[in-house]
Amino acid sequence: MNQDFIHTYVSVDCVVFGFDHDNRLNILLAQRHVDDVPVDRQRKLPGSLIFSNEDVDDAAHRVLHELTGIKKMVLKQFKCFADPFRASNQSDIKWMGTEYMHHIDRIITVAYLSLCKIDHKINSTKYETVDWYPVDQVPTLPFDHNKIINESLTEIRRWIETDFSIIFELLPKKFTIRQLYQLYSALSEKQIDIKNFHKKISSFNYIIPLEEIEQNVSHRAARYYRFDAKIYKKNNTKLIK
Amino acid sequence: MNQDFIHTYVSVDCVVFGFDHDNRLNILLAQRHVDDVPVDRQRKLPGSLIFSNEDVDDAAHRVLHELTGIKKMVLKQFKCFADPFRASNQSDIKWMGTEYMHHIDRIITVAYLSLCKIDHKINSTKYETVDWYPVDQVPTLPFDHNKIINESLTEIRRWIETDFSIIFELLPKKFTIRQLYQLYSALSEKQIDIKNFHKKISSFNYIIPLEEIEQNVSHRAARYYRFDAKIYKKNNTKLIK
DNA sequence: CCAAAAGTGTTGGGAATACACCCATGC
DNA sequence: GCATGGGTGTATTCCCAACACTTTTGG
Repeated sequence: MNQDFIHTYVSVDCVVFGFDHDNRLNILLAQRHVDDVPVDRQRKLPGSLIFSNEDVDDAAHRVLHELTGIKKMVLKQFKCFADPFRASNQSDIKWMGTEYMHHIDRIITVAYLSLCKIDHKINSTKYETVDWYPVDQVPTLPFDHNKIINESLTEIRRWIETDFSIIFELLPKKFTIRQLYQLYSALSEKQIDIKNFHKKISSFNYIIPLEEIEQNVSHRAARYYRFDAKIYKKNNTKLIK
Repeated sequence: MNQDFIHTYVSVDCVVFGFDHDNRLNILLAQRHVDDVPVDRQRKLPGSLIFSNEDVDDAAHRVLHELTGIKKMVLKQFKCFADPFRASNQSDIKWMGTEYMHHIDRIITVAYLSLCKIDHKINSTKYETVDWYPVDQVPTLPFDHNKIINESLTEIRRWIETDFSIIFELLPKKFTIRQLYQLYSALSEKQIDIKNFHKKISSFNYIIPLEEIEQNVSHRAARYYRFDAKIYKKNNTKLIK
């Protein structure tokens, strides 16, 4: 065999987004176990090598399930990262040696996006600690995980533009139009008038008004709405363009 | 090492689009050399295993250069294909044995899109034969190459929507607005009125009218235009939405 | 009453669409 | 003249953004 051709391990890494109560995008980071590394340097994107009989999409589903305990999370492959030096940091090589009990000096990874309601119970079967980090407070991470996260931000924006309905994966089942507005604003960076946004959103027939309204707010209480995926799918209109 | 983890070869495959004079999208297919396979079954997407010190983007650039002789072709990674059985067909395994002189039974590939003016001279340093095939006349291909091509069609449409300017990679330097219209129609499937399209396109300041007009046509001759990338970049407007 | 946000109505401008009309060329 | 397509002008419609105004609630 020509020695020049790569023969390597392949992993998946998942960037899971959540939207917190301070209107910030958050990302789920897992803790990795490295004895002589300070705790605040032990965070990483959740990921795993893929099995020999496994497709990458299946591996990503597996990682997400091991991470959160949730089955069937929405997910989207977005890029393969294969810089020859992305895993050549000494402490990263050492960690892989511990984690996989083998010396690994190059590895390519397929990055995935996923979305999660931030109030959902996280029940990891694999990681001791799993925490939400606001995107602008993500620490320095191993490998090229910071780069992956940076690129995932433009990718989630594109995703929302392509399929507006996935935005509801980040909101509670009952939400106010202001919540949706703030999430959309955080994602789309073009500022829109909340009044017009309200009018437009509430005109969609798949945004169902509920009887329930906010409690204990020092202003007129906002109505809760829910998203109806079935109605949305029927009239595959362009929604917000 | 846990035997369950994949340790594999990684390749890139490139779907190169062209637009022919009958207003059809075409794809470049290369010929592979397999003695006892009929010639019409020897076509494949151009691709290659990646080198041990090579990033995937570099590998894709290399493949495209070996394929066409052109440097700096536009290119876009669009998906990693990793079905465990995508390379388990016997004749595919045999071909890989010949091509790479090693037994390979699983391989994952990273698929790229690229665009080429169909009149450009193709000067392959690697393949004996390289031919354009209209997308609806692509023969049955090895591995999952037909699947890759199918998915590349939705991807090129998305690409045009994201960045309209790349459409000019498929047209001659001098083109008529009708040519642009027919290409756009072939890609976007929503039918638009050519008159209004004409008006809109010619209003863009980066579409420069030339002195030259069509010759020997049995109707009023159309004007040629050219695309000015510099002007386009300056006012990054949304163009066609 | 005031502040803050919900929610509705009005209006004007710009873009997309439909379509009418004239121009140029070969047969 | 006629068919075909180039190219321009116009009217209408629709969407969007700006903004005014009313409603509701707590303090």
